[in-house]
Amino acid sequence: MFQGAAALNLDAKGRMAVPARHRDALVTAGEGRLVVTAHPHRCLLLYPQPAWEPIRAQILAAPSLQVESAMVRRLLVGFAEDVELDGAGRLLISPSLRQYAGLEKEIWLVGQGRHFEIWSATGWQAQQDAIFAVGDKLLPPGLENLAL
Amino acid sequence: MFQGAAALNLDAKGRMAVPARHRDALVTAGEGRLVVTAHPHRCLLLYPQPAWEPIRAQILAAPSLQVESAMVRRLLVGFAEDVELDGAGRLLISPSLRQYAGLEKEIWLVGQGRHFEIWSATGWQAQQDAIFAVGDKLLPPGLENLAL
DNA sequence: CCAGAATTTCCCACAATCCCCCACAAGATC
DNA sequence: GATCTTGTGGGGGATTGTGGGAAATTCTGG
Repeated sequence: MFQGAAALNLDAKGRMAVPARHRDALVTAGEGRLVVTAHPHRCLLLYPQPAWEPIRAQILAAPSLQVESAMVRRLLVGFAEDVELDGAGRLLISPSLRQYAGLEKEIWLVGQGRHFEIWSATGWQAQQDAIFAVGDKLLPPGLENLAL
Repeated sequence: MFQGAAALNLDAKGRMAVPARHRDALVTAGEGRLVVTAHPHRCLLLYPQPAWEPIRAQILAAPSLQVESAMVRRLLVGFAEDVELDGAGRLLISPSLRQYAGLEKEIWLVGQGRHFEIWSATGWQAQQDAIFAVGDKLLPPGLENLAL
């Protein structure tokens, strides 16, 4: 299970150094094969390849001509890229994906259970601000009974 | 059951010395494994790992594309970190979490039954002010018939 | 189709950071 | 007043993050 938020820096070549504590889990779960793609909320998704597979299948099974499912497919499948960690435990984020999520130097890697999300510093901050703005109306379907 | 509020100091490295009277209970309940994460009210949560598990499971089961449940997940799962007490009974609060809750040197550890809350001194003070402000209108859902 | 050049990919080395452990000081207890 | 427990700080080794350089590959132009 991936969890925890880490502030990272993209280097001049657009490489992201995965924190050492996540490397083992990530490489083990995906036999070294990872997938990066775009998320509708304007961040990126990072999956171990086996975890991505069924999600892609589910998206491809949705009706082609339905406008919204086509949107999801164009994003999630259209932007997906296979990547691997280099010898120093970094992964290269392609220019298209960097541009999509607005990634500059400072980024955030956020554990989300079976996958990670990658945010620009500004996007991640905006996300937190949004949470405070929503306040106590924050009880979506499925979590009405959440007891912390 | 954890209860009681204690004022503590973070040292220069961001470590929090857990009061000795809570250590045994905390270590026993979690077999030494603890989880710290972010709370929407801008404080931190400290759970023994087994108590955290079902909460995480419930959050991860909520739909990903639904904006509010995605926010909840980004906060609670995204910030969650496994921690352990060091040899001196302290636990290290990561920079991300310290920044989120605005923790400076002076902090408060507040028992909340199955878990603790960790507040910045200013946040804890603001919380009390808010309670006084609500004053005699304090009749939350589910507690209308509370008999003290 | 070949040659040159730019880009990409891989790898190595250094520097900074983190983490663990030990030692001391302050307070509580008997 | 002495001893034990609790809280605090610091030092040093191991690990991690970052940058740069060289080789290989791809693309373009001749």
